[in-house]
Amino acid sequence: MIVSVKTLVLLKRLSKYIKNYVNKKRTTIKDIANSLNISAAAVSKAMHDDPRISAKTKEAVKRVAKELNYQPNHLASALRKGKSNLVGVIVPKTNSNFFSSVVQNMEEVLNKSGYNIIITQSNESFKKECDSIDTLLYTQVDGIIASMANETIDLSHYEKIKSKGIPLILFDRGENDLNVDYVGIDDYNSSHIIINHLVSKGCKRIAHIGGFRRTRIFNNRMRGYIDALKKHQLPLDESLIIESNLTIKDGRTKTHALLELDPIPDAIYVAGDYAALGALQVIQEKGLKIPNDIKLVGFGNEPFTSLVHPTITSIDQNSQEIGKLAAETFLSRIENPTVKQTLNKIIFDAKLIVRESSE
Amino acid sequence: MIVSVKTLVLLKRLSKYIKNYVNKKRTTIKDIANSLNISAAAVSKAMHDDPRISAKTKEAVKRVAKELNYQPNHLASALRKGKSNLVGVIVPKTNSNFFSSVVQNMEEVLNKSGYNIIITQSNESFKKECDSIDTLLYTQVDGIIASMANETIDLSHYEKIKSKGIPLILFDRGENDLNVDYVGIDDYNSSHIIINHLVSKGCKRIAHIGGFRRTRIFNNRMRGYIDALKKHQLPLDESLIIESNLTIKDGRTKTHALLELDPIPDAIYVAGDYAALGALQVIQEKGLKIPNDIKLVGFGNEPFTSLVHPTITSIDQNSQEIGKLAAETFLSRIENPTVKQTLNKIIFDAKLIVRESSE
DNA sequence: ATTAATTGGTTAAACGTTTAAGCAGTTCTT
DNA sequence: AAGAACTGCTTAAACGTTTAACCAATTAAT
Repeated sequence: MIVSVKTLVLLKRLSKYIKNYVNKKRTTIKDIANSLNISAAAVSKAMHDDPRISAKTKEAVKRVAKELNYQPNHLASALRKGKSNLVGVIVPKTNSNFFSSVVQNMEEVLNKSGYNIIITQSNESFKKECDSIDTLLYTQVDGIIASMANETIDLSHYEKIKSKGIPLILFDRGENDLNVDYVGIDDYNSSHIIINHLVSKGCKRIAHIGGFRRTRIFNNRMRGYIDALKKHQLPLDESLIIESNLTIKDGRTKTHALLELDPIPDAIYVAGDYAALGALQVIQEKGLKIPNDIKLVGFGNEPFTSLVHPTITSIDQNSQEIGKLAAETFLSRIENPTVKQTLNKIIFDAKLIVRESSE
Repeated sequence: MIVSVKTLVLLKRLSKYIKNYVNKKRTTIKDIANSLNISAAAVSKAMHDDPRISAKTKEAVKRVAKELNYQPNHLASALRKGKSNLVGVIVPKTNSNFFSSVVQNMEEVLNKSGYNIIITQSNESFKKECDSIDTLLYTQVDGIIASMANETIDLSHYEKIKSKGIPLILFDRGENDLNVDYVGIDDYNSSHIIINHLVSKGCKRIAHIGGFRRTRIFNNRMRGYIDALKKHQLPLDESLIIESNLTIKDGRTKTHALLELDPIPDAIYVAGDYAALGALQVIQEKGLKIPNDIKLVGFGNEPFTSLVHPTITSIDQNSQEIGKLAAETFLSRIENPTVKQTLNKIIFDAKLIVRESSE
C-alpha cells in the first residue's frame, strides 16, 4: 500500500485528536478561563484568593471549577514555583509501632502547613535506602526526614541530599558526621535508667544484648550500660555483653548462650523488644521463672510487650514527640533557608515502663 | 526615604540574581547542552539513548551529566509526558504485618517496571482516606492501589478516581459496587476451612466474633461461618455471633460476654488476630485452659500469633501474592488503557496455620 | 482640574523536559 | 547522476501553572 506523506501527517493529527477525545483530557485552568471569558492568569489568581481579583470573579471561578470537576496539576505548579510541598520520609520498616507512630505524627504537623509526605521503606537495606533517596530527590521533594538502615555505614548518598540544598532531618537512627538536625531520645541515659531500676530490684549480674555498636544509638546504649554498672560498682563481665541484630530469632540464640554461663545472669537488658521477646521464650522454655529467677527489660515499648506473659518492662521512646519535633524542625529549616545546616540535636528523655518481667 | 520606581525594579532584579546565585540553581539539561555546544533536545535524546544520536555524543553527554551532578527533574518530564510513573497506595494502617508485607511486594514488582510508590495511611478514618485520595490525584499518580478504611461507606471519592480515567485496584478491603479490579482471599471459604478444622477437633458450639457486616470481607466470613455450621448440621445460635471492631480491647469485651453464656462455647473463631489475642487473655484470666476447655482461632496470621502462649491458630492471607498480583493488575491496566474497568476479582485460597490454641 | 492611587484585570515569559517536524550533509540505489 | 534513504543533529512548541510587568478604567487626593 502506498500512502502519501500528507496523508500520513493527517492521520497522525487525527489520531492525536481521537486520543485527546477518548482520554477526555483533564480540565485545566484554561478551560475555566475560556468558559468565563477571562484570562488563565485571572483564574489562577482567583483560586489563590489574590486581592487583585474581584469577589464576583472569584466566586464565578470557583463555581465553574467545581462544575468542571477541576483538579489543579501539581506537576505544573510545583515546576513553576520550584517547590513541591512534598516531604520524603525514609524509615527502615513500616511494620513497627514506633516508626508507624512517628510517621503519623509527622504527617499531622506537616499537613497543617500544607505539606504532604511520601513514605518509603529501606527494609534495613543500604541499597534500598540509596534507591529511596534517588526516588525522592527525583520527585523533587522539599526535604527529607529519615531514620537510617542498620546496614548503612557509607554516608555519601546522604551527602547528596545536603548538596541539593534541601533540609535533611534524621531521627532515631542518626549519625553525627552528617552535621544535620537530629531528633531522638537519650540512649545513654536510658541505659542508666534501666540499670538503676534493675539494681534497685537487687540485680547484681546484669547481661546486655545490644545492637551493633557501629550504629550510634546502640553504641550509646552500650556505653550507658557500662558506665551505669561502674556507677553502681558492679563488676564488668565481658561475657555478659553481646551484640545482636535484635530480631526475635537472634534474641533466642543469644539468650541461649547467656543461659549456658555459670552462674547465669540475674537480669538481661535487651536493646530491642523483639529480641527481648525471643529471650522471654527461651528463658521460659528452660523452665526458669521471670522475674523470680531472672529479670528482663526490653527497649521500644512495642505493643506486644504488654500482651505477652509475663508482660515485659520496656523503654518508651516517645514516638509522638519525635514525629512532631522532626516535622517542626523541617518546617523551621524551610522558613530559614539561609541558616546553614549544623549538627543540631534534639534529645528527649525516655520513659521506663515497668511491667511484670522486672517486678 | 524616597526611591524611584526604576531603582526598585533594579533592586528586584538584583535580588533575584542573588537568590539564584545563593541557591546555586540545580543543573539542568540546558547547562549540559551549553557546555557541549549542542541543543537541549540532543541532550534529552542522548539521555534516553535515542538511536538518532551518535555514540560519541551520548558518551559526552553522560560524562558531563555526571560531572555537573545532574539530576533530571521529574516534575518537568512528568508534566510534559503526561505520566508521572508514580503509583499511590492507600492502606488503613502501616503497622500491621499484613499491609506492610503487601506493600513491600507491590513495590518490588512496580519498581521493576519503572514505577515508584507513594504510601499513605488512612488510619481507618474516612476523612483521612478522602484527603489521601485528593493528595494522590493532585500529585498526578498514574494509578491508585487501595484497601478501604473500616469507616468507609460512601464511595464517591473512589468514583472520583475512576472518573479521572486512571486505574484503581482494590485489595483485601474491597467493594463490589465500584466495579474495579479486586485482589484478595476467599473469605467465605476461609470460614469453611476454619469450621471444618474445629468440627474435626470435636467442637459443637462454635462462637464467632466477626467484624462489622457492612464491610464486605467480614460479611463474607460471617456468611461462611453460618453456611459451614449448616453444612455440619450444627444448630445456629444467634447469641454466639457477635460483631466487633476487632481491636484487642473489644476482643476482650466480647469474649467476656461469650463466657457469661451457659453453657459457654467450646470454640471461638475471631475474624482478626488482635481481637483473638484479647480473647486469649480473657479466657486465661477466667482460669480456663486453651485448647482443652475452649479452642481459639484467629485471622490474619500476625507474627505475634506464634509468639504468645499458647500459640494461636490463624489464617494466612498470602500477603506476598496479594501485593504482587495487585501490582501486576495495575501494570496490565496501564498497558491496556482502552479496556474498560470492570469488576475483575482475583481470589486466593487462604491457608489455615494450625497452632496450639486449637490442637 | 490635575495628578496619584486603586481596582481588576491582561500579556507574556518562565519552570525543565520531551517530541514532532525539519534540515543539512552523507551514503546508498539503480 | 539523480533520487532515496539514512545520520545526526536543531528548532520550536507543548505540558499546566505562576508571576512579574503592564494597562485601562475608576476613584481619591490635593
